[in-house]
Amino acid sequence: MARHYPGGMPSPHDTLAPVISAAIAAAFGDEHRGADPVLRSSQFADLQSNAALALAKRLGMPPREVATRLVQALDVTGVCERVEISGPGFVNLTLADSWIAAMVQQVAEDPRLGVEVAPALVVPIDYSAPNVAKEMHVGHLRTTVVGDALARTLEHLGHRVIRQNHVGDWGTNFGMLVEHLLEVGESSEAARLVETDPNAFYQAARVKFDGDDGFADRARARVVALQAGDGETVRLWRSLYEMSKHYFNRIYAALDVTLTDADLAGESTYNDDLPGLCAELQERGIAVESEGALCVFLPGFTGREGKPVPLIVRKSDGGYGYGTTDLATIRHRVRDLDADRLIYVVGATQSLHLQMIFATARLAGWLPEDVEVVHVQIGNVMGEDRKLLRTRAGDSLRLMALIEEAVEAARGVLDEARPDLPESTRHTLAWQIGVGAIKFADLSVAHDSEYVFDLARMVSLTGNTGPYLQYAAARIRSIFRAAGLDASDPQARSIAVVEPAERALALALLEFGSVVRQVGADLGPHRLCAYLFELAQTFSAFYEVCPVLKAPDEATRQSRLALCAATFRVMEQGLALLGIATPDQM
RNA sequence: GCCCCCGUAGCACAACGGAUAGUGCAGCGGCCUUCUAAUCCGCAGGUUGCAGGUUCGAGUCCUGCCGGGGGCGCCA
Repeated sequence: MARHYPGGMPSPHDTLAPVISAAIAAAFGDEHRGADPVLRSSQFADLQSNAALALAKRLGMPPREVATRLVQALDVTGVCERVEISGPGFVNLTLADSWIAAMVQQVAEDPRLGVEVAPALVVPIDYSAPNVAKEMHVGHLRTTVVGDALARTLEHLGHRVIRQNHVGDWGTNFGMLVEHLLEVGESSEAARLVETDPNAFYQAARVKFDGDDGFADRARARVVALQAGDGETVRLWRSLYEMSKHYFNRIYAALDVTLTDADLAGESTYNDDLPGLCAELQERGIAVESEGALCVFLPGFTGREGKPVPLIVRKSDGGYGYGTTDLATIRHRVRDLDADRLIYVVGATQSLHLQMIFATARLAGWLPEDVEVVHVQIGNVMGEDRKLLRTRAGDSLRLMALIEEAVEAARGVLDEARPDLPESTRHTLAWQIGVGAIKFADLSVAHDSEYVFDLARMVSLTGNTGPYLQYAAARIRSIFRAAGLDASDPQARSIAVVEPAERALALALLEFGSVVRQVGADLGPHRLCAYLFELAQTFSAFYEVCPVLKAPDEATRQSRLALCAATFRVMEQGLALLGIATPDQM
């Protein structure tokens, strides 16, 4: 997009960084132009540059003197109203109110709110990946919610995102599951559990498998039949798949997740690729036979007793494991989808495995150097005992139940706070708020950190939560409703920055574009969560001290309306990038 | 045994190598005749697991130790 922001980007950091660099070059020579301007937010000013401290050593000059010369060469006319050197050589920068006002007005009039469109990359994102005929658990919740937020964000930045739902639809378990389906009958109540309560179905099959040798034998035979493409077995397998699709789609709809059937790219889709893939690896000497299995041994990967860890691509019985299909996904995404950047939103426990997959793909030439691959590690979900939370019989962690519980909690608060609203409205709002609460709880912690599962906290509607952000947005909409205006329209009113609360709010609004850009680069939606929470806090403080509709004069009223509208749109857009709804009212 | 991640306030979490380590919850104390009090304002709370090292500067980087989690040949 054309930069229509006077002097460059709306964010103070992006505006000042090149200015500092220019000053460094002017003061110390062009060879230092590339030095990091070390711009940071400051508690003593709006921003500070610590470049002088870093440069002092290289220049053989006292840092204080470096700072002095830097400031002498610095041209921040129109941007900063004050530049001060303090401490050992910090350069404190205070922005001019007039500059802030001009920039925030540009943001307010910008349909994209300062988010620039990046050069488009093709980005397949692997996320969610539930298992057929199995309940989705809290671990799936996380990769689903984080992956979906990344997909939305990258799309907004202009990339071509290709969602890849690598459903677990193949493997030895399916012998047991198909055999169980056959025994209970396809149209039986027991079979229907696949759609409504997959855990129950799975557990029933498991119990028979563990306790009935005859069944276990039939299940094993059924695996062979499935892999051999036996017609009836495949038909039953497909039936399980179809029922599970309904289950997935119910969850996705309940969670407001963008995945559709078109994004399904399960393990079985690669079945035909696996023999050839293995043959190629073997012919080229990348994979070798070991103990009957076809393995890739990579330098640097050792396990017990220093023995090399194999990546098994073909089992000794001739079957294929998930390593082989994972290799096939890379080859497919690079070769057929023309990917520039591969993203795997997968549990942290798969770290070693994926490293080996990536290394093997590089070795085989399926993953060229100019294609980036990232494992967005999803941290373990821990119980309150700090042990890994696992689904096993007795643990009632049905994802749908969790969603329902969150919605009910929101409903309770809503009934208390807004009994005046009609039933249908409260029904919709409770869903938006409850699901927003779950998603924000999931997104606001760094995706790779472990996560103590605490339902009460997730569902709590106070503090650093989704509902808090939604409430801030709803209050803005309420102001506009009272004025008979629409908060969603880009506003062309003149903005003045006078009160400290107005200044703080305007400053926060300038950062949206760079925060979104950073989320796209680092793949960390929690930064956007933190930003939006701070924006909501800043707005709430503004709301407290700056009357909008009852502003002292018409110019102030117009200015504050414009600030409110911009805040609303940033909130709504930011929440949308996270996959969180913005309720009309709360 | 080897490898990876983590250890920050009572709890849950932040902090591109930059000044006095932040935010929420919980606790204590204030503010509703005023655009929505699911809000806001204030107070208190810390030897960033321990010990060294690198650096002008370390929660952040390096080494060792302690503690927690995960992974390590035919489940996916």
